[in-house]
Amino acid sequence: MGQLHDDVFRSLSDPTRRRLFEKLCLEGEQTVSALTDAAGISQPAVSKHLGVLRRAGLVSGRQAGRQTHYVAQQEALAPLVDWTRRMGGFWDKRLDDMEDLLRRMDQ
Amino acid sequence: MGQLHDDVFRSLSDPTRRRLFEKLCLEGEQTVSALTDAAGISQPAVSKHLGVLRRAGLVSGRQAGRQTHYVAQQEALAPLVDWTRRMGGFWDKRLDDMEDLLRRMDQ
DNA sequence: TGAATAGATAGCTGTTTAGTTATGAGTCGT
DNA sequence: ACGACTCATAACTAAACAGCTATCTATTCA
Repeated sequence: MGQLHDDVFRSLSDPTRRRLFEKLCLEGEQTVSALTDAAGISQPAVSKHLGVLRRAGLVSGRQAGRQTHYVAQQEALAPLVDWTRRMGGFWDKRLDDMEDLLRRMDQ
Repeated sequence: MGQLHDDVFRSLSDPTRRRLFEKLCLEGEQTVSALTDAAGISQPAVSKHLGVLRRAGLVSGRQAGRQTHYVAQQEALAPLVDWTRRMGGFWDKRLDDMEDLLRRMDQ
């Protein structure tokens, strides 16, 4: 459907980009140079990848002095989670059941 | 990490491929021509996409006479679900909370 | 002010990829 | 056996893309 799905899926299809996002998710805020050191590719390449991730809403950059600190925006994974739920009802059958249960309990 | 992640992510990054997979998930088994009619692209293009999905384990094809019936293999979404859970602790938390709740209720 | 540093942008290049048409390999109906 | 049909494969093309180097802007520090 939306451009959202497309952007998120496309952004995460590249292994390098996924590794960048993983690092941000697991280790928290990082500067571009820190990410570059770990990525094993040039700084411009990293900046470009971060641009793609940013445009998809998966990360955001806070500028501080001459460095930019990037942070993972994990909520942006929502379309992906939602989609996998709709497709493989299987997994999240367990989750859905619990949600139903919660709903019933609320009443 | 694994080639699994890579293949699944890469396969699902293409919108056309995602639509094919969606159709198979939501409507069940389909022949190539049925999928072609809905896809709006040539039959060879569809076959190629199905090949990519098949190599990633996301679909399987059963041959019957001169047609091939494709089926979605939703379990192949496992790496994706697993990954999103590891990344977005967020979702996990919700799931864990509910699991805790269930456990408490069982007692 | 001037040198150095951090990051973004521009421009280029080789490779991948999604689509096309043409054709090949099986299978069905007559 | 033969023509029609279903699907897969081959060969090609145009566009997208990930990487690079060079450079520009902005900031810090001497």
